[in-house]
Amino acid sequence: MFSKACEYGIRATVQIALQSEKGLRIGLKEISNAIDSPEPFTAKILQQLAKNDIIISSKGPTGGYEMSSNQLSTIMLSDIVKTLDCDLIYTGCGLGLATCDAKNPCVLHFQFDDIREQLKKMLENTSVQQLAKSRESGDTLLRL
Amino acid sequence: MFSKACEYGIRATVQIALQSEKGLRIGLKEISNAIDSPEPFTAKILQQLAKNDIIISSKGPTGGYEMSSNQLSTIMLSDIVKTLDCDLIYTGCGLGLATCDAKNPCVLHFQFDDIREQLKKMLENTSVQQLAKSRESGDTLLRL
DNA sequence: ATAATAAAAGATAATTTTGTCCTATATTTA
DNA sequence: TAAATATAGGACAAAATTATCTTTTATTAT
Repeated sequence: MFSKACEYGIRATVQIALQSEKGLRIGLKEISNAIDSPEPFTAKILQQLAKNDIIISSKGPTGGYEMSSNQLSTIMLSDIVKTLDCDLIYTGCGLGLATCDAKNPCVLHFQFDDIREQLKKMLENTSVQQLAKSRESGDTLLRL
Repeated sequence: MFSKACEYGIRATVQIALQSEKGLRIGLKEISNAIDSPEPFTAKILQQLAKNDIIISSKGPTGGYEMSSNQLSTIMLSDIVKTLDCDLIYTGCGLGLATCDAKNPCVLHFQFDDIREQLKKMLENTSVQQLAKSRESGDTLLRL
């Protein structure tokens, strides 16, 4: 469904959010350790996320990644997915046709569009902060 | 969402269904011509579909691909997707974790599962024949 | 200022997916 | 039975994705 880049991107961001809520920065090594992802690949993804103002990066000693309180309260999964351009979920035709829309639909267009709308909604309504919170609290500890 | 193999697989099968309803076989060349797909790659996909009894292939002159009336009335998109193993839609965790289920869920498990169930249902309830029919008839000609 | 640290950036490598080519095999028709 | 035709199958190639490595740049603390 999502690309690896997207999966790591979401998981890394939630991990950063978790630390940011405690007022802490977190370094690359710690992140890829926490979410069990390849360190250099994760670095590339974090760079993209930082460029797109989803997270903040700081260089030097005590440097690392964090999210501002504004970012914590506004960043949705859809922002990450769009930034990392995962699988063209937001645009492409289900059957891979170059052009496909309601006026010129493929045989699967309407069925597919239905699913996509729901996926979109889910991503737009799910915040990183919410995921971070659900990780910490609750009956069962949700995994990352 | 789907892999290229899966996209071609679905489109090719609908094309075969269209011909089979007229009692005709259709050759590889005609198929990849009709759906604008790379011929040898399409051949590989059709082999897999034939092995899994989704379509019937015949060699020699007048050979080609067709669907039995039984196949026409029973094959669902889910059968094609499962056979071509497209993107592990039916199994994997949305965040890529090796194990993730209701008892040991990732932070996105329940939101993701919701979408996946709907996608599953859509694929299980959409028949190839139905897509073929929607291609032929209706106000707007649906594309393949 | 200098040394240490951590991210940025660019080059490179491995893997997977997608796509191609060639030979073999089966089937039909003459 | 022989020739023609069309799929099957295996080896091979290209492209995209995933992953790694090395050098550079910025920042902090001494």
